[in-house]
Amino acid sequence: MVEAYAAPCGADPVRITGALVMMRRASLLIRRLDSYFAAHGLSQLRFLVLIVIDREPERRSLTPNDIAQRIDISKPVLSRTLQGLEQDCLITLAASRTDGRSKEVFLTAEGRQRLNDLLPGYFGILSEETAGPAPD
Amino acid sequence: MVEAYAAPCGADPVRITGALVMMRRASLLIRRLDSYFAAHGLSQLRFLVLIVIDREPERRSLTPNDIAQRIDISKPVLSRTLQGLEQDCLITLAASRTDGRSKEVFLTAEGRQRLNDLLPGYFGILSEETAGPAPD
DNA sequence: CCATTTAAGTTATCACGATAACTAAATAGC
DNA sequence: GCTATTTAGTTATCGTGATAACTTAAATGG
Repeated sequence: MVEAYAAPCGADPVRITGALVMMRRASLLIRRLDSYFAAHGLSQLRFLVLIVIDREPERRSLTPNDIAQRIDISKPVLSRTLQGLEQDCLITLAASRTDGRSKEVFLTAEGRQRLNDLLPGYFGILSEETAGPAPD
Repeated sequence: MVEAYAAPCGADPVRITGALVMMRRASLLIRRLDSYFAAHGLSQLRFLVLIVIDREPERRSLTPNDIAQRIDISKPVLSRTLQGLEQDCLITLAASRTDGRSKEVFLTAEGRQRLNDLLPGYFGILSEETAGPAPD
């Protein structure tokens, strides 16, 4: 089907198909991850926030701005997500002592626990994905 | 960074990284496509709806149910999308003559035009993606 | 040192995905 | 042939992404 469309546009059907297949695989993988996280009271985004704080080598906290840059997400979305995580007691927010505009985000013990609980399943899903045959 | 997390979980870091890279590439590609379509008054979803009707070999119309199955999307999302496309005069909706519950969705001349206008750029973006080096 | 500009976060609003609950029509089964 | 169930589509609600506009604090610069 791609050929009939791509050829008149001067595009390479092989490349097009490759890109489409990749998007399809990624989309299916994302669905699986979403449903995995949803079953455990998180989401991909919330999970990423936790992991990014946890893996920080030198510090035990990050600013919202740091987090947004590391996971490449807009600040408003992060702001909303942090509010949810705080309500669920997975993080704590404190005012920055060096910058009156900023905050510091810490993992709670429960947050770290939840993260560690979900990591094996997360990696399992990622491994299966790359293991399986490429779907059409 | 993956190693430190994956090893204790008994996961293969290479596979994990492969899956993460694929998701990253797909995510960037989707962003480019979104911004391309947004600049032309469409969206990926709206574009897919148009293409699926246009490429139908035997018929000039499809039912919403057909469309939802072909592009693997939920019916409510499609319903909302079709309303928008109809408002923008890119499709027309008619009651089905064989099934009182169903509808037929037709492309308008403007819809077909818009589709053909956007196809080259769409394929161009997909080609570039597969052409470029794999980003980290 | 005060005014302007830049930066961090939040709120408001919108697009797009999902599921649940609903209406109405078609089909099954007795 | 009338009830049951199934199916098509819509509405309502929610989660998650974006941008624009706003508030407040920091940095710049005359």
